[in-house]
Amino acid sequence: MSAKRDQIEAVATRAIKGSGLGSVSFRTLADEVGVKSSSVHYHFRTKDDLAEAVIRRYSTDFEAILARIDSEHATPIERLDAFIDVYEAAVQNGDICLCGMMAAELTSLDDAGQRALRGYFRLNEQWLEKLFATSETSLQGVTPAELAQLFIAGLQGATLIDRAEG
Amino acid sequence: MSAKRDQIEAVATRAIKGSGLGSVSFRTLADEVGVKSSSVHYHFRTKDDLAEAVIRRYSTDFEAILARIDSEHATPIERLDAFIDVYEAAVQNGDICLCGMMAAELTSLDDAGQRALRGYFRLNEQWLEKLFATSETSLQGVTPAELAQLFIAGLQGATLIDRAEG
DNA sequence: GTCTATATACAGATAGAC
DNA sequence: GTCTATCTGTATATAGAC
Repeated sequence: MSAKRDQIEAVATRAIKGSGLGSVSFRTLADEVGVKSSSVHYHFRTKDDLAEAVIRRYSTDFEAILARIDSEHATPIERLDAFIDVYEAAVQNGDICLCGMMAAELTSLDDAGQRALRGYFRLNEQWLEKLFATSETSLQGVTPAELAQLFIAGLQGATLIDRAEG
Repeated sequence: MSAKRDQIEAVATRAIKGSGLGSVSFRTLADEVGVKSSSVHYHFRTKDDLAEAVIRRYSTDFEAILARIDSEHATPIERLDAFIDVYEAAVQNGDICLCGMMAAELTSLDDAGQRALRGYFRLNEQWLEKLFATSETSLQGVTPAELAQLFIAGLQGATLIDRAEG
């Protein structure tokens, strides 16, 4: 993994968060990084490759954040608060979660990209499910898995709508 | 409002629900309707005009649906169930709510389009808020307005993620 | 209202020099 | 690894004939 490749991924991530994969081109990406579009193609053969790489990078980074939350906070309530803070920080920037954006653009991802995207959401749900399972607070008839899905859906939708409403 | 204009709006709505405004072009739209792209331009001068018209149409149709729910169902619980059914029907089709999709593509809308979009979400929230205000079931410390925002966010996020996860 | 034809811009992608 | 140059396709948009 070269430094330029990392830099391209970082710039692409930021751009996609703001306006989606569709409005990010190899040219605009290249301009921001300070190279030519053919050089971006050297690092990522196709746009599908770029999309997948960016999703995987985002997922890996997010996994590290969850691990940090686990190590820094002991109780489920504190961990949940820290989790929410991560999404709230995105809203503050006027950004959508990269994978929420990609979920809207699902049909423009190839199979590998869609698989990577599912991985991100499963990561979120499994972490939340474990958290809800160890928590004492339980709602009648709602499983931790269902609660986890409900929770991540609420956060994704909130970032989407908050930005639209200003 | 000519019949052709209506037809174009209908086809555009369906296409945008599936893959977003960005992947809908005057050409593909024209092909589906059976005319040439310049004829689509006759009815909608720019893509921004088309986007705004489609959002307004969707909002108006949704308003009619809410009125029907109010007339057909008496209790808040029944009305809420009917409301959820509308969103669930979209998921069943593999579609996202048109305005949820547009919210993701917010930065590619002009001012008029963004205003129209806010109108849709306000419509949803105000209807839900009124519903929660008349209901006896209340959660401690959560206002009807907050509950309404939470609810619509959950539904929008759920349609987004359900489609991504299959 | 719809057509053909066209202007202009930009997209993703590749070949080959350095 | 990055460049120039180019291919090919598609986008929005407009002019003017019918």
